[in-house]
Amino acid sequence: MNKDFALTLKKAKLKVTPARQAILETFSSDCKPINAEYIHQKLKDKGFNLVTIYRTLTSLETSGLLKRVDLRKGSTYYELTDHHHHHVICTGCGKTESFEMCDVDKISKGVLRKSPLFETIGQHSLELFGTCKSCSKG
Amino acid sequence: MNKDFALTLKKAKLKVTPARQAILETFSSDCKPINAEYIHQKLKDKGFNLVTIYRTLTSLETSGLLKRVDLRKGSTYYELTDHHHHHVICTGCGKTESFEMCDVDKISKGVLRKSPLFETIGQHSLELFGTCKSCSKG
DNA sequence: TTTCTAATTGCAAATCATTTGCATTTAGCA
DNA sequence: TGCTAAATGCAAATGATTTGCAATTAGAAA
Repeated sequence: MNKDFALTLKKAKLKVTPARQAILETFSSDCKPINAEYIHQKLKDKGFNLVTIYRTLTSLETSGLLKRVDLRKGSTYYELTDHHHHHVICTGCGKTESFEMCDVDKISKGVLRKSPLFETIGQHSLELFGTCKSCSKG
Repeated sequence: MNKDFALTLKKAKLKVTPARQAILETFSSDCKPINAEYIHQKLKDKGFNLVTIYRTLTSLETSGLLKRVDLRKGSTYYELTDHHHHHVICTGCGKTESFEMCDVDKISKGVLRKSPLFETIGQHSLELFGTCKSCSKG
């Protein structure tokens, strides 16, 4: 890994700052959806303010580097946009698993063709909610 | 319409109360995702406490009559479970449109077959995010 | 029908995630 | 190197949702 996060930020026309680099690095090493609080904990030795984390997440999302993931867990989770995959979430314990299979682009195109109101579709959410094996037993 | 909401509640093994009936009726007449505040406003002449609305939404969701819809609007929206459709949401103005087309059950089955951790999948979210025609111009 | 109990509701207050205002610092261009 | 808009920290505000507790009520039992 050890990607050049500064370059990534420059390409996205964002200023290269310590917080942004550290946060991108966190996303890159943690291959799963994470939230502001998690990042704050993980980077606590660097001492970034939680507010900074929130603002950074917003700017990284706005510039397209991150996307939101709705896990129905009370806070907003994000993932790197270039990791295109989806999740199965256990409604009992919150455990998640990811999968790649996704026909949504096809669906998007069909919807857009028929839509009277929409011009473009840029993102989608697709998450499955169920019960994991250990919660099924309990 | 004029469905028998009392019967619906009984089938779901929930007590038949004025709040639950009124809320189910609201969902039935408003064919779109709605949130607690909206319901509170719409039923303000009946004087239900907002807390009651929240608790009712939770019990109706738990019993399977309602499902959540993630519109990325800051509060939680719900819809009747038996209205199976999905949404396109404008990230500019929040306008939504719905569509029926959905291959997700097929995807769910495939995912479940390969999943080492999951036993069942009961729900899914699928929403498209884009820009509507009027926001594209502005 | 009356009684009883657990579930439901209202009210006030608490909590949790997220946002905002403002002063200070800093990245990156001139 | 200096300048300016953008980024950051801190404190406080906001907004959605939850919790504790006492009063009420639905529905089963007597």
